[in-house]
Amino acid sequence: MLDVNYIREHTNVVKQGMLNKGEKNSAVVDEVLEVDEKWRSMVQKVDELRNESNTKAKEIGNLMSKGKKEEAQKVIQHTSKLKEKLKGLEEELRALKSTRDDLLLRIPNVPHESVPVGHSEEENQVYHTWGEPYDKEWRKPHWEVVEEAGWIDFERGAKVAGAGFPFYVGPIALLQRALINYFLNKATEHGFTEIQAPYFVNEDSARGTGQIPDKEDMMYVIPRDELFAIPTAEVPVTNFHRDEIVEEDQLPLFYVAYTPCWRREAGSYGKDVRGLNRLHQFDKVELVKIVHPDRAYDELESLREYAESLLQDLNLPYRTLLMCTGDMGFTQTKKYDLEVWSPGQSRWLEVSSCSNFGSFQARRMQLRYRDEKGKIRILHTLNGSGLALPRVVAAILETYQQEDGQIKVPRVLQPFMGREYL
RNA sequence: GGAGAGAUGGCAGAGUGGUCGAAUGCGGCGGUCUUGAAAACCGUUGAGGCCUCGCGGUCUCCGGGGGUUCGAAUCCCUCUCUCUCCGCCA
Repeated sequence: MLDVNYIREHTNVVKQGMLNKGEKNSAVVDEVLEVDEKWRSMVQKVDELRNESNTKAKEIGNLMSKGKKEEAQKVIQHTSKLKEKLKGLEEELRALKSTRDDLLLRIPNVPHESVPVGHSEEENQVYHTWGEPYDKEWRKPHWEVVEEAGWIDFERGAKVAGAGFPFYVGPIALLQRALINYFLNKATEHGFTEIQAPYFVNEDSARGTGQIPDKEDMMYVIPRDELFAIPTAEVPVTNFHRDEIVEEDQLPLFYVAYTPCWRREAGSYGKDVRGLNRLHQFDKVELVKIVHPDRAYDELESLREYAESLLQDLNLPYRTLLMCTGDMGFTQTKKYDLEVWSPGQSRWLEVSSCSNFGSFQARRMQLRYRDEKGKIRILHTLNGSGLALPRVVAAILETYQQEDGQIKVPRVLQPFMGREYL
């Protein structure tokens, strides 16, 4: 959520940002300002009446304590009328405020000036590429590998839960565990505090990180208990400090969490979702940074570099994209995607996305800090995957495939697995 | 799941219808004293909105929401959470 005062002072920036992000029109910005204007003038009116009513109430108290009942009675008559008037106005005030806030939630975050303007994924910039994308040669796509070896059971997954909920069997289960451990260990060494988070969150948390109202259809909902299955650890972890005021000397706050992630992925089909390319449940190690506003963009770069270092460690060729305004999403100001090369499919697969949210999430969740002058300010939040497992596994199965069909274990994972081949 | 108790400022803890945004203690900050520190003493110390260039004014907030009343931290309803006991259980 943007600050309404910011919108008032930078109306055109907000509107342009909205259009650049692919919204059809920016009329909602004017609506917000109009409603806010009404709300503010109403606040003054109501406050004046309340002031009068408070003053009279005290007067009554005074008269009563002195035993002047009749005089008090007169004042009470007056305030009773006042109260009636107030009731209606307060109702209106409340309605205006909730209208304003609903509208406010529909305005996306403003892209940073360094973000390329564009409407679709074709206009994303290739920030850089690392390693040589391998030729397919004799390599099979990962789904053939795992099917032949019996390592991932999609069919039984479909029987037991549904499509997109696979079983990982034997060496692949071990490989995933190794990846998770490796990712967590490395993040911890880099100053991230590991936390284990709830896998279900309430509505306030979903709103705090911006899944509601923009992306509610992505989440699995448990209506009976009013809970949402987390689509990413970003949600519980960023909300960890919701409604808190952090002392400045505690900053920055870096967290890492492994969780499963659940996404409905409505409308997906075809070769894009083959094998491990897209699942309803997958594992991910997520990094969250809560930082001083001045530090946010530097922290985004170091977050991106850190996520890249994981792919370098695994020796998997990848490329980094700087997302254009139209492909970036509602809540971000700037975002990088990391895509690993899948030689079995001859295509890039997204395995990480590193974003700066500015104050957008923190304002929603009243996540603040006290600066050295004692003033309370909104923090900035960032997050990045480090990394999402299934596509990394797919890339390993294809990249580390030997000509005889064996799969080598990446060097950095061998200590976690105690073997050289799957 | 059943029965009971509770939720107050950074923390502890008073306050049961009027002058309470809230005693007191601890903590924090500033000062006196000291070569420096501690102790002691004095002062100060919640958040948010609106108006204002500023001084300042004003409103709201005592777990969340709603109600009674001229007036609510205090009374009523409801939800959430915490604690104790019982039951169930990885």
